[in-house]
Amino acid sequence: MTTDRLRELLKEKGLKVTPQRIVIFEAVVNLKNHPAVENIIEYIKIKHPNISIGTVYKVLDSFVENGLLKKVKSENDIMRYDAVLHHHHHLYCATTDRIEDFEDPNLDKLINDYFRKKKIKSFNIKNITLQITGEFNNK
Amino acid sequence: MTTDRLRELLKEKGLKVTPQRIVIFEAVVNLKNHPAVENIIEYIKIKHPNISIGTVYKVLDSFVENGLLKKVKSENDIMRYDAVLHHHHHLYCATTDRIEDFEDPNLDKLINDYFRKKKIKSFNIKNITLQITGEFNNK
DNA sequence: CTTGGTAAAGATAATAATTCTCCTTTAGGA
DNA sequence: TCCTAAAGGAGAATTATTATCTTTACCAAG
Repeated sequence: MTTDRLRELLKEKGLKVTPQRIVIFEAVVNLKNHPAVENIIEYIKIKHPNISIGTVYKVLDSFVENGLLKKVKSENDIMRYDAVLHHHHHLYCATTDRIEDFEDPNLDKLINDYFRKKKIKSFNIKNITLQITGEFNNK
Repeated sequence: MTTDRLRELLKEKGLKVTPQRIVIFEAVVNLKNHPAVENIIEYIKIKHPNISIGTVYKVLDSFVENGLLKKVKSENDIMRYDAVLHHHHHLYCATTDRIEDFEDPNLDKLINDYFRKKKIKSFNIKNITLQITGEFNNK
């Protein structure tokens, strides 16, 4: 996502466009690989050592609330953030704690069709995400 | 799981059978619905007010390490524990934070077959778990 | 361009959750 | 029964996050 697009989005949501918000958003985008707050703060501190930690938490929260970022449940208990908003799954490496995005429209169709036929009793499905754990091979 | 079975498992893993471990394990089993540490401590305190909190954390950790319990991450980020060890999925209610187990061998077969045909490049799948988010209807 | 109201940022204290340290107790094999 | 390593207890320390209060600066209106 471009900075201009972010500016638009913030305005749409009635959020002020501040340099901190732009920097924090770019951090999440640039870091890729689903950074934790810790990583984000680290990254930001290099070029912007005066952004306060509280601000980072507040900004990330408001981004999630407003749908500009998503939270990712990792295997161990720290929260991580994702700038990829469209529906996708995650590959988790248990040993390295790496998380990669995984998209597969065919698989989604398969699963959706399955649940269209066989509903879950007394539960309305909003979203289905696969947690695929395993090991990355090479590299 | 019975207490006797727990005793066996602890011995197999080379862990000492202590009253604290038994109490903590039973708490997770009895509480069902994937208790958080908080709930477990609460529950234990009633009958065993002198078990220390540090012990609860240590015991839960060692149970997870030794495969006697599994961790589940809830919608609002807190870690919760599950005594159901066989493969199953979870229904997450975003509003009430309730987590229910969901088993469906047919679905598992469908997904496994899918990935048997279409491998993921440079990733060996160990386990696939569905995070099904939505709303419970009635009750 | 200036200004003023208000949302957001900064600093820091407070809280909550978890881990650590150190010392004591205990399980369980010899 | 004794010995020893493992485990438990108490509370300090650490870490992550949230809350509070003050200051700053975005941005809309004039």
